[in-house]
Amino acid sequence: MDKTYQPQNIEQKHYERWEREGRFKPAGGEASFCIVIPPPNVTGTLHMGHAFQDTIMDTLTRYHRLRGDNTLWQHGTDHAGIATQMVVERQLNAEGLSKHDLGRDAFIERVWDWKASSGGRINGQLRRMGASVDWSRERFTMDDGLSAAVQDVFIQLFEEDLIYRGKRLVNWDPVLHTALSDLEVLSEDEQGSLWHFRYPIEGSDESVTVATTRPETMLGDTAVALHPDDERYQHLVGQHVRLPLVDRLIPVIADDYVDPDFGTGCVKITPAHDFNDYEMGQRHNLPMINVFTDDAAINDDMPEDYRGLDRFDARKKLLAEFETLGVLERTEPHSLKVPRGDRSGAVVEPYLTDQWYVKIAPLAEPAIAAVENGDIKFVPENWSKTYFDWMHNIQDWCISRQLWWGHRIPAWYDDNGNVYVGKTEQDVRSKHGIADAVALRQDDDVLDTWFSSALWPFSTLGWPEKTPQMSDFYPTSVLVTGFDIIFFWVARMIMFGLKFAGDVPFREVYIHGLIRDQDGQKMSKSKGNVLDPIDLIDGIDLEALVSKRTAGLMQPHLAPRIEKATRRQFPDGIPEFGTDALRFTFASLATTGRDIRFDLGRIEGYRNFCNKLWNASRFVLSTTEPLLSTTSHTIVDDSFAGRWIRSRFTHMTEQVQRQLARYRLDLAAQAIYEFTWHEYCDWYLELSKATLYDDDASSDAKLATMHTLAATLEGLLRVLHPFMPYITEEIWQRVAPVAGVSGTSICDTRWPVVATDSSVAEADHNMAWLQTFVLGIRQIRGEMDIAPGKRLDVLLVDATKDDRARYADNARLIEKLANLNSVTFVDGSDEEPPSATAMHGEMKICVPMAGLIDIDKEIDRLSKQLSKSETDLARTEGKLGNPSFVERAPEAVVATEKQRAEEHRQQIALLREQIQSLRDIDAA
RNA sequence: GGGCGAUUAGCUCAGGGGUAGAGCGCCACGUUGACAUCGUGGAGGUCGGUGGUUCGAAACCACCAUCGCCCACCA
Repeated sequence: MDKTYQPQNIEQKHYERWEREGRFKPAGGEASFCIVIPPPNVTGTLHMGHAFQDTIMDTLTRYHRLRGDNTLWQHGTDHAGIATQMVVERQLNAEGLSKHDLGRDAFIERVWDWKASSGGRINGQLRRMGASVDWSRERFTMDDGLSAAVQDVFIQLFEEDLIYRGKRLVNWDPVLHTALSDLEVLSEDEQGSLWHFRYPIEGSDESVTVATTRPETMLGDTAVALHPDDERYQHLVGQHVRLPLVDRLIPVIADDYVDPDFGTGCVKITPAHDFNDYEMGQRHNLPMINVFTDDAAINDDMPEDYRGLDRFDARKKLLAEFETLGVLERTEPHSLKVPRGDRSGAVVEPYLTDQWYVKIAPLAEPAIAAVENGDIKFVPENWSKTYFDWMHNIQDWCISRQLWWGHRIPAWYDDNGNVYVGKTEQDVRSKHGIADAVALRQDDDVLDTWFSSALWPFSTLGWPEKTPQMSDFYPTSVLVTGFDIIFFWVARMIMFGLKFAGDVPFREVYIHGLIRDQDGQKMSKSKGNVLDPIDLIDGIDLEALVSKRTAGLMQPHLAPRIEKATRRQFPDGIPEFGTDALRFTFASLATTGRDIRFDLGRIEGYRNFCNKLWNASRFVLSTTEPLLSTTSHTIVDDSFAGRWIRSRFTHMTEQVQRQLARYRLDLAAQAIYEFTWHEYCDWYLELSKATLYDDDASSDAKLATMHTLAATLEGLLRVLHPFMPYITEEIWQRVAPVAGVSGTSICDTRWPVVATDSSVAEADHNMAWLQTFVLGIRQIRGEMDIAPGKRLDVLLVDATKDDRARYADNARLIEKLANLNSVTFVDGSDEEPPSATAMHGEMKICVPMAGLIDIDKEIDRLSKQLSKSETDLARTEGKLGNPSFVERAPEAVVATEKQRAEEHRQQIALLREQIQSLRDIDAA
C-alpha cells in the first residue's frame, strides 16, 4: 500500500467493477427498500446540491443493501421542459436562428440531439460520486413508457372532470411566451412608484384620484372602486368616470376589497391585467379589456400611438402625456412586489389566455389526510406544517405550457372548437365517432414538467402495468429532497400517487438543507462562488478554476470581481480530496438546519481521516500477516483490550444504526469518526503494539491481538462502507483474508451483528483506569516539557490493592503507552523524592524531578488543579447543602453528587499535601 | 400580515433538565518501528437578552432582539 492515501488510484476501478458485476440491482431478501432519485435535468451537470443529496441517498441505499434488504435506487432523468428548451434556443440564437426558423418538429429533433450529446454527462458524474443506482432501470420522463403514463393520467383526470380547460387570467411570461404556474413566479421587493391619477367624474366638475403602480394598465380600466363604507366618496358610487386618453366611460363601484387607508382609497380596476381586479370584475360583471400582446407590448385595440410599444415604454409615454394633461396628480416612491418568471427573470404579466388546469381540491384532500394520519412522515417533522399550509390553500394547477419540448397535451379540436381527449388522433376519432373527413388539430401546448414528475415514483416502476417492481417497491421507502420543492414536487407526488397508484408514493420524506458557500451565500454562477463537486474530488488548479468561474457569464462585467475573489480564496487552487472525503463531508453536514455552509476546512479534515484509516490499515496489514498461515480463525481474544475495543465497536455500530434510522447522517458519521480515530487508532492500535512487540508475550496472545485488530478493522470497513464506498472496498480487499472473511467485494458482506459481550463493563473499567494512568503521565510530560522520547521512572504512592492488581495485569501496556522505564511501589510512610504528581484516585503517580522538573512550575500546575477541584467541590457541596435538592432530586443523582464530593475532597487533600511538601522542599 | 428556522469556543457546527462538546484554527513540545494528511499536552465559552417553570435551565415555556427563509391580493 502507498504510504499516503491516493484517492485517484482506487476510485474508478471499483465503481467500474461494481457496475460490471451488477451489484446495484435489487438482490436482497424479504424486506425491500427503495428510493427514487429526484430526477436531475437530463442535460444538466452535477452541482453541490446533487452531490449532497446523492450522498445521502447512496449512503442509505448501501446501508440497506448491507442489511440484506431487497434494495433499489431507481434512477432517471427529467426532460426539464423550459430549462432544456431555453438552452437549445440559446444555441440556435448563437447561430442566428430562432426556433421558428426550424419549425416545431425540427426543433424537437434538435433537442433530442442535444440530449443525446450531453445527456450522459450527469450520469458520468453520478458514477464519480459512487452512486449505486440501478443503471439497468434508468428512465427518462419522455420515454415511451413514462409518456404513456402521463397520457393515461391526463385522460383519466379529464374524464373525471378533474382537468378542465378555460380562459382565465394566468401568469404570462412575455419573454418565454408561456403560461406559468403560481409556483414558478417569484415576487421580489423592488423600488417603484405610486402614481396618482385624477380621473374626471362625468357630468360634474369633480374628479376622483386613483393610485397605481402600473400606469400603462389604465388603458384597460373598466371601473374605479372604493370601499362601501368610505364616507368621502359615497356620493360617487354609481357615477361614471371618463377615462383620460381612451375616452371611455367606466363606472365607480363599491367593493370590500378596497382598503380605504391605502393610497387615495380609490382603485382603478383592470380585470384583464390584475388578479384582484379580475375577481372584482367577476363580482361586478365588468368587461375585461386586454391591453397587451403576447410580448407584453400594447395591442392593436389600444389608441393608435401606443400600439406596438413595449409596456415600459408605453408607461413612460403615458406618464408624460398625463403630466401634460394635468391628470398626473403626484408621484411617490413606493416599494412593491414585482412578479418575475423563475426561469426568464422577466416581469410576469397577468394575462387572459386559454389554459388547462387540474382541479386540485379533490386530490389535495386525501393527500392532506395521508400526512395527518401518519401514512407519510416528514423528517424533520416541522416540514409537515409547511406542507399543510400550502395544501390547505392550494389553487388549481395550470398545467399547460406554450412550449415545444415536453409531453404534448393529448387533446384535439375540431373547427367548431370542440375538444376531444384521447391517446391519439385515431383513438379520439374512434372514441367519438369523428369521420376522417372532419379536420382535427392537436393542442399545441405541452404539459408542465412537474406533471410528469408527479408520477415519478410509480411511472418509473412500470405503472400502469402491474409490474413486479410496483408490487415489490411501491410505496417507496423514503424520498430525499430539499425543502425548495415540497410544493412543486413532493405534494404533487403524494396527490397523484394516492390517486393513481392507490397508495402513498413514499413512507417518509427526508428534507435536507440547501448547500451554500462558506459565507452562507447561495451558490450561483453570477456570484462566481460555485464549487463543482468533481473539482473537489479531482482538484483543480487556480487558473482553471478562475477561467471556469468567469466563462459564459450572463453579466461579463462581473468577471474581474469573481476572479479576484477566487484568487483570494483559493490561492493554490483546490487540492484533490477524493470522493470518499467529499461524501463523508456531506454526511457530516447533513444536520437538521435549513442552510448548510460548505466549509473547505472540513473536507480537508475528512481527507485526513481517510489517510488515517489508510495508514491504520497499513499497520494492521503489516503486523497481522501471520494470521494468513493460521488454520483457525476462531481465535478468542479474551484480553481486556480486545474486549474493550469490541465493546466500543458494538457501541459505535449501534449508534450508526440508530442515527441512520432517523436520518442523522451527521451523528452517524461522527460516531464512526470518533471510534476510528480516538478509540481504534489512538488507543487500541497502541495497546496492540505492546503485545505484538513484546518478546515475552505468548504467540496465542499475539495471534489473538492480531485477530482483533483485523476483525475490528474489517467490521469498521463495513460500517463505513455506505459513507465511503471506495476506500473501504480498497482496504477490505486486503484485510478480509487476514480477518478470515471470504467474498469478492465488501458489497457482498452484511452489516455487523451487534452482540453484547457480558464482560464489557469490567473491560471498560479496566480501560478507564489505564487511561487515567497514562493520561496523568502524559499531562506531566506535556506541561512540564519533558520530551516524549524520555523514558521515565515512576513511583506509585499509596496504591490500593486494586491499583496494584490492575497495574500488574497491564504493566506492559502502561509502560509502552506512557513510555516508562521503571515503576516502583512506595508506601506512604516511605520518604518520597520531590516529584511531579498525577492523582489517580487514592494513588499518587509520581515522576521524580531529579533535574527534569522545576519545583515552582509543578507547584503552579498543582495549584491550578487544586483551585479547579475546590470550585467543583464548592458547587457540589452547595447542591448537597440545599435540603430541597436532597429531598426532591432522584436518589441516583444525589448519590452521584455525594460520590463526586467525596472524590473532590480526596483530590483536594492529596493536592494540598503534595503542594505543601514541594514548598517544604523549595524552602529547604 | 402570517408561518418557520437560526443565535453555543476565533471559524464551521453538534448536543441537550444533573459540572459545556467536536472538527478546523491557535500556543508549546515532538522525525517514539501506520500516519507530520501525524502524535502529545495546553489555551479558549457567564450556550443572544429578559422573565417564568423546576431542588436544578445552556436545554422546557413566554416575551424581546438580531439574522435568514417561506407563504400572502393592499392597488
